[in-house]
Amino acid sequence: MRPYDERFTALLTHAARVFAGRGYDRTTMRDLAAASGVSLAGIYYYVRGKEDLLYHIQERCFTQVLDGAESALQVTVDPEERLTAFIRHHVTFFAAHMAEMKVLSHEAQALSGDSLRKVNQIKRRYVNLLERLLKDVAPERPPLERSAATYALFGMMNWIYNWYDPAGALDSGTLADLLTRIFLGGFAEARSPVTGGS
Amino acid sequence: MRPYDERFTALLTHAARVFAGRGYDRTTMRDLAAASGVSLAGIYYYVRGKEDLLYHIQERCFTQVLDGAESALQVTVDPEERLTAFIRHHVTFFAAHMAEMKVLSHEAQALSGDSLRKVNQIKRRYVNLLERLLKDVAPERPPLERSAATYALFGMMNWIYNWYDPAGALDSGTLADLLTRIFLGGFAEARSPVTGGS
DNA sequence: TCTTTATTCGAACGCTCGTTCGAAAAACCC
DNA sequence: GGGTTTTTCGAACGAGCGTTCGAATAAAGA
Repeated sequence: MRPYDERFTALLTHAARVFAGRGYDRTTMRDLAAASGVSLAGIYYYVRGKEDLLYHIQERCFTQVLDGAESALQVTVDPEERLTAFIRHHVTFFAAHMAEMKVLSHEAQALSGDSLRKVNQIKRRYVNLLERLLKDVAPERPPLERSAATYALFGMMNWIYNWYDPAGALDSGTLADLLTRIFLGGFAEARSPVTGGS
Repeated sequence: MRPYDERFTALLTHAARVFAGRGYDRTTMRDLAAASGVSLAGIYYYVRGKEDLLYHIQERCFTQVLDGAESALQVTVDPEERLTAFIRHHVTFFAAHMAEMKVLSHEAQALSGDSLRKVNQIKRRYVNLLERLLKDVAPERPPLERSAATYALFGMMNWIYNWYDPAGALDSGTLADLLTRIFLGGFAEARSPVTGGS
């Protein structure tokens, strides 16, 4: 990787961390300069402005998570196994890239114009991917319910930026298993131990 | 209700709508003045400042939803029925007060000092309430899982401000039923039609 | 009607923000 | 080492922000 690209990536990483901590609107370009070790003006050599910074963070992260999900689905054709693989990938990726994923989930309103359109395009592909998985798991469900269930599952998974601590006692694989069992089997029914389903 | 209180409440309502639409940080006091029909300076007769406005919105809404939940639980002692009642109340209240609840869910970071402390106090009571309900439904589950399941359920419910349209084809009661069935019975198992459980 | 209190508002202040500019410094190439 | 390009940065600008102030208006009480 060329040194320019490395510094650009480092800038995005630092910025994502600050955005996740303070929130996009409350962080100033001076905050980002201090956190990334570059001068205030120096940031503008790599990026058009603050919103462009947010765009690159979101675009990179969303592309990564979409590509990762698609390749995670290659391992099986069984509908339930594919859904399980999707959830596991999403949750573990989320836990491994908390800052970027929080920025992606929480700062969806901040972009505008072409940037917003491009990110929304990826989002639609990602949502459609999960919705098709649910259709394969329960083909008889009406579309309205399936759509609501899709968002319910995304809510379960994306909400973790509000409470989950990747360094805590609950590792992301166990969390993924738990969420999968809740969504597929239900909380009350899924009384088997965490590792190893029925 | 005294005219002063009525105008104060109207101010909060208008402000909540604008906060929900544009986001707290991106809305200016001038936006709020225009939306509520008061002059810019006039707002400060009712409120200490922008953050105080957010605090009152959150405090009122959170107190309402907590009180409502507690009284909704009075109707039964059966654990599963109580959980069902909680979910139904939360979801229908959310749908009926979208603006305030979105501000509550999405702008949790914007407060500071005593305001933040007071709101977090209510939040803790509300979260504890649901966690105790889950304990009664599945007493044998380890605390770590029960806690994660609590947040998973809140995620399912609170995420709706990202997609749900109260004026759309899916009414809030049906949505509450669907989320309840997913959480209690699981998506794959809950294949019965929406109206009327198994 | 006069006095007092409650309510509203135009105008302005001070500050912080994102951004820009031109020059300095570093890296690269022959 | 001279010349060119890439990269960095101090300093400043202009706009927009939350807030304040004092006066004007409306309401209430005597």
